[in-house]
Amino acid sequence: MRTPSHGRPSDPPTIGGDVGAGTRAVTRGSLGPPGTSAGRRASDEVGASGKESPVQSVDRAATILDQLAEAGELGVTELARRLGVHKSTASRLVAALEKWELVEQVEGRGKYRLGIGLLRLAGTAVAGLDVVEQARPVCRRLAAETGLTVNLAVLSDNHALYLDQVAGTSALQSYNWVGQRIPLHATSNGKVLLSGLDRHTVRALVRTLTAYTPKTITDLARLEAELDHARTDGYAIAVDELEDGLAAIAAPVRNAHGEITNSLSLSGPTFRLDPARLRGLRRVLIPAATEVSRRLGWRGQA
Amino acid sequence: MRTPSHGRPSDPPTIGGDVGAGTRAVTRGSLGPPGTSAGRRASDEVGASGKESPVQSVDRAATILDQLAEAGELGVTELARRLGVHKSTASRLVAALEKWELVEQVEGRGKYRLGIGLLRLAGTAVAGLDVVEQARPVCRRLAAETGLTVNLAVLSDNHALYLDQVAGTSALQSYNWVGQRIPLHATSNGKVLLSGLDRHTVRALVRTLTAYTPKTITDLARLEAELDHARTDGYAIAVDELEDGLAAIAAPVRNAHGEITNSLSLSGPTFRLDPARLRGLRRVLIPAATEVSRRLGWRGQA
DNA sequence: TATCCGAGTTGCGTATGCCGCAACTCAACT
DNA sequence: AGTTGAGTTGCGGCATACGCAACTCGGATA
Repeated sequence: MRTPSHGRPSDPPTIGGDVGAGTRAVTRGSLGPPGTSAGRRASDEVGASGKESPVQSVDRAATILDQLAEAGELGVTELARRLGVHKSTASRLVAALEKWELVEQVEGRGKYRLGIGLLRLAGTAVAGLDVVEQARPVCRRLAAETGLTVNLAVLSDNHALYLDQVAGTSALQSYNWVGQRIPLHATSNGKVLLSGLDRHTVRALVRTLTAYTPKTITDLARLEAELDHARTDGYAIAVDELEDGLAAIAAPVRNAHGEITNSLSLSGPTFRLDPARLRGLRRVLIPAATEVSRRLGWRGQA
Repeated sequence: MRTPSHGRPSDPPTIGGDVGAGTRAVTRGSLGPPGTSAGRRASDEVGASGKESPVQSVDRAATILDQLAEAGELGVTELARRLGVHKSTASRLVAALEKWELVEQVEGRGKYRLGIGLLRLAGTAVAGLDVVEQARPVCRRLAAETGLTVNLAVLSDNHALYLDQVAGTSALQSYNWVGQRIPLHATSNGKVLLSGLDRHTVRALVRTLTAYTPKTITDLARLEAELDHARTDGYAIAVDELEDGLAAIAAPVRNAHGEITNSLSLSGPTFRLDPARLRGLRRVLIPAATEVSRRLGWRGQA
């Protein structure tokens, strides 16, 4: 161990009570090592969950990115406190990240935020994903046929993460949701993604059912009922549940092992998508989602 | 110094002949520390480009991301070769990145590619950028008024990087360009961004004028003439220059110091945007871009 | 204007965390 | 079966990243 602080232990209280400043660790943020997504123990080192990191500094750097993503902007001192390291260490880590434009200073001398280097990388990352590549032609066709907006989502952490979007002709104005993280219980995509999980996992993922509109599902039993429907029918619907005036229908995309890995959705303004039409869209949507699954190696039965 | 290797030179073959394995350093990829973007002299120092990295491992990790962005997929051994480090080192770095889903294995045991953790971060990054936030309402209005697709771009490295996009009603089908990097000389956005730079810098940025269509500008003199027009007229146009059938007009966005930091564009299918109409769009586009500049603190004269 | 305070950066010495080595595992070919 | 080639892991030494403290810088207070 180097200093009594931040010795990366596993269980005991292990506060980073070290140097002069009272350094306190913070609970896992949004990104976080995979494995434990739900119930985390309280008051743990920020980078401690899961397996040991093979390279400490990289782990700390990633933690910085994670914390910045969660908080928006943070100063060096605050970052140091959250990591449980000395100011100077945080400063050097941030400087290393800044050199690659992964973070940037907000104003001459001050706080830091995530930088556009991440955008460059993300652009390549999304292009390299099999799903996106395989789904794109299908999405384009869907958008052309229906005139609606097509979205491709994946389960990430405990949110739906939009991977790709194709805007159709009748979109009033749609901006980009790609990279955005959306609550699971209030969207058609979210319901479909949840429908691939067992009841226990679902409960772990949706701890709180936040109401975004009067029509948002806030009752766990009702949500589970909808998930059951989604499992048997092969699609899910959400109308005015995340945002008033927004309606959508989604269907699952499966990988070669038959697991629901992604979700494909059609969305548009509620006034143009009455219940009958929305439900009718399953006839084009489900085959499209199935085709994507096929391209990914799925050989099962829809 | 640790090993004599990985001297990150810029251009010549510059072998990092070091340890046992024939490790070779690689020329800078796409991301790269800011500062020197074009070809600098081949100084032999380790931290050659710009300043030394304050944290070696973080620097190496970032290099890995950069190399993966450039190559798509790479194995551990190949990464090690490019970094000029031992296999095991590369393996551990990659493992650290994988823990945060910044990279992921393509198939059980094999090559690595960029991961979706980057998407999560990028989503937050773009949301936190002042420009995007300030430009969004303006973009929405533009899209609603014109029915065309609106894009917001920034100069990054030696490409145009799309930061945000709003699709209008008449978009046939538009998919997401956000995060994509587009050549500067073949797009209206690129021309506008270049118009903010002096002739010397422009020449350094566009080394080669690749032809994407028969109408792509491949003559430096002609490009510079267009840039001059853009400087005096306050907008730039590109028709069928990047992709056949794609037309666009762009106008500059300035920061508080009056520097051209971003570019706002309207684009649509060529058959719907005859030269007269395209040019006429400047009457709505330029005021919109100016409004964004104002929001960013610009007090100058359009 | 002078003084303090809080925040970020930098030189330095140290021990710790990382790196290279080599042995290991595992597939894919021959 | 043997061979090659690629990725992972235990180990020991030493370079590296850390903590410390002194420094700079700007803003607030008196």
